[in-house]
Amino acid sequence: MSPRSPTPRRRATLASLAAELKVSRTTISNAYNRPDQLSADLRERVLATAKRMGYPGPDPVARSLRTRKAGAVGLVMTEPLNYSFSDPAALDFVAGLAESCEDAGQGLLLVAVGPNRKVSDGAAAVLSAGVDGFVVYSASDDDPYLQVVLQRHLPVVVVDQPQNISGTSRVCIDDRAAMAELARYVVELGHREIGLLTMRLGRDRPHGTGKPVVASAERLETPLFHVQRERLHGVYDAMTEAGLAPQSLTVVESYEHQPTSGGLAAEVALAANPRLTALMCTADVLALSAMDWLRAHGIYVPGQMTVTGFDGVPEALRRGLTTVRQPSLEKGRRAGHLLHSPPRSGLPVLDVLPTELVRGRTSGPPV
Amino acid sequence: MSPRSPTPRRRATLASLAAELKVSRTTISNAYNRPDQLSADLRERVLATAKRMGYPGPDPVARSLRTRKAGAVGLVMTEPLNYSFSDPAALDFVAGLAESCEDAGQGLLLVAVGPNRKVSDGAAAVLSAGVDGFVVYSASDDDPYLQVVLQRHLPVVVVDQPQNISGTSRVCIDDRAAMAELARYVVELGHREIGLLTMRLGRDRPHGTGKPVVASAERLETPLFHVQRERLHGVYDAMTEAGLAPQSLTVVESYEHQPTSGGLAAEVALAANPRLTALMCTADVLALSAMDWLRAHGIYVPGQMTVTGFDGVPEALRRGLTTVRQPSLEKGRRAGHLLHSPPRSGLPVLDVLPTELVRGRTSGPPV
DNA sequence: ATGAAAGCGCTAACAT
DNA sequence: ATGTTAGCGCTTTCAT
Repeated sequence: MSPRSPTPRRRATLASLAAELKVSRTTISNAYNRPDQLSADLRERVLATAKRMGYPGPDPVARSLRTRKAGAVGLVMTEPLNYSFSDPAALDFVAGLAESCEDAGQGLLLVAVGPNRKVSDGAAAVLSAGVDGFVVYSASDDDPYLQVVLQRHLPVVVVDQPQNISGTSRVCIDDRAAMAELARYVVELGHREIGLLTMRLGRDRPHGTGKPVVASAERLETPLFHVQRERLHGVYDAMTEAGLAPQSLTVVESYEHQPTSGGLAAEVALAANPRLTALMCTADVLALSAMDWLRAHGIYVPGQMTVTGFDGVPEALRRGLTTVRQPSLEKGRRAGHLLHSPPRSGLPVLDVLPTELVRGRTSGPPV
Repeated sequence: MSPRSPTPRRRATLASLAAELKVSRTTISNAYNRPDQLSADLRERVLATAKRMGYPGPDPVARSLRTRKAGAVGLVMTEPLNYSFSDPAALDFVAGLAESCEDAGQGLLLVAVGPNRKVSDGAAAVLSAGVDGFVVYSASDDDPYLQVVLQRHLPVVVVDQPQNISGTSRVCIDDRAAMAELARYVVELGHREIGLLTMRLGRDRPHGTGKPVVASAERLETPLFHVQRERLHGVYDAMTEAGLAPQSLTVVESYEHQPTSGGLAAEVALAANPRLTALMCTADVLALSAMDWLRAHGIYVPGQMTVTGFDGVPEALRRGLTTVRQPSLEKGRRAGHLLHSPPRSGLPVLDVLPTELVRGRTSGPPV
């Protein structure tokens, strides 16, 4: 009854198909890759036999080996997943990158690198990723995976980490200038006692606590996370210009990234310096949470407290937060584009995207 | 000065390293894969030479071909990206899957399948994905990519699509029962004139419009998107039980997925039937947007209008929405787990996750 | 502990 | 239009 079992013991390959049809392997290959190289008739027969034998077409891995193309881009994000997937700005970046990959017909491989894994495991994941290039997002300056990525000698685009790395293109914004502009605005409103709520400044957690803490002087000297550092220095710039002592800035660092981090940080900041009249935050998510906390404690914004954010995520704009809007989605698109269509020159590109100060309803003169 | 150029013309391979060191390729391979198979001394020399020659270790693709393991899982999501990345429930699923992959040391490949691409391109992406298995998420019943995935003869886990597909495991919730329970609650509150706001019911857009529209009788007969269909029928179930005519349900379909879709849909529903006292939504994002629209139009919730959602996303819970909480993150984890650690039996598994009715502050008796 | 040989499944020259 | 030949870079028996 069954001249041929529907699920053959051994998986069909191009060679077995060729044998079955008594043609050469090239012909089978052509049937899939160069339809014009063989008669429509033969091609039909090939495809029909393939279907009958359950042959899904050329094996992707073998093809990749031969063509030296994997058809995918690797994304290396060192941040915890719960960060990447809970910060709309980070998410927008991934979405933009995914969109760009989709348009280019490339897959996007999320490389299994995360804070839960040993660095050696993460490194192994980078070394065994079948991709044509990498995007490295928001790494700290001493990111161990960046080095591993570089070893692969594949095209690399680094995002949000302005350090000049030989031969890699970069996409970023001018965090320092953008933050300075925002801080200048706050200072010009008359604020003198300012708090800055930041994400984590270094790989190692500050004390041992999971709660936000006031950043020590030493910690402020060498923030390893570029983005946080630049934004911090942006505030310093504006303060210095206005004759304020940068040391007077109360900096509170949230190591963990929780929905309530901003509120907890606000509490810590106000406890450290009750005279604060403005809370600047290095991310909208921090600012929104801080606003919730302030409201719950009867502190009116902007009447009694000015609050600012950074990123320009939808919820922040909806709630009228004074912030800096950055094109996160576009960042992702550009990074992908740089990988898929590298500049003719072959030279690395530095792509600094514009930002925009958004004067919202959460800032005003101090009381 | 330079006995050996730092960046050799041709990329180093395992073979070139072997030649350089005058040992066999096996030895090099062992240095990376079976450190105990050679003297620590020789291994050191191999690694040192590798570093000198810029050899990043065994080529992942070649290794994959040989070992028949890609070290990655493919995720096929037919929905538009702006959907997947804007609905927290979908996102949680991806996060859960990513987490599971990370724990297993596997990459997660987002396959370039999307509504912007021709189906043939998407199919090609599926056929050329270098993965060890697939997760197919929330496909419509006639999803063309599902067939292509099946062709690959790789392990497959289908999520949110209960149709029995030969040999594939499934992770889902009982959408129909959960929605019926919620609808029963609404009906018991006394509501008789109910509106249901749904996501798209079919692949093809209803009319030609981008706006939400009242779903025609024909359209309601064969909703292709399983999840929407099940939730719709859940409402029918509760209505029938209470002696209400299912046809009296005003169903409004949002084909596009925008942040304001829920509000637009609410407007359409109320225009179609001004006597509605309850708006049930098949997703929290729809319900939240509807609530915003109602508030903007002076319609008090729950005093003048009961609103319910589905999913239990954080914002919904925060805002006290009456909804069904489903474990989206866990869905992702389970799907990953099923792929990484398939049941010993080799038999397909059906994993129905529990849901929970959340009686919030947005539901009450009709006026 | 190290090496030789045999492929994994495919594509790209180069014939014919 | 179809076939022949030669690898892509690696792992894995099986010898030594």
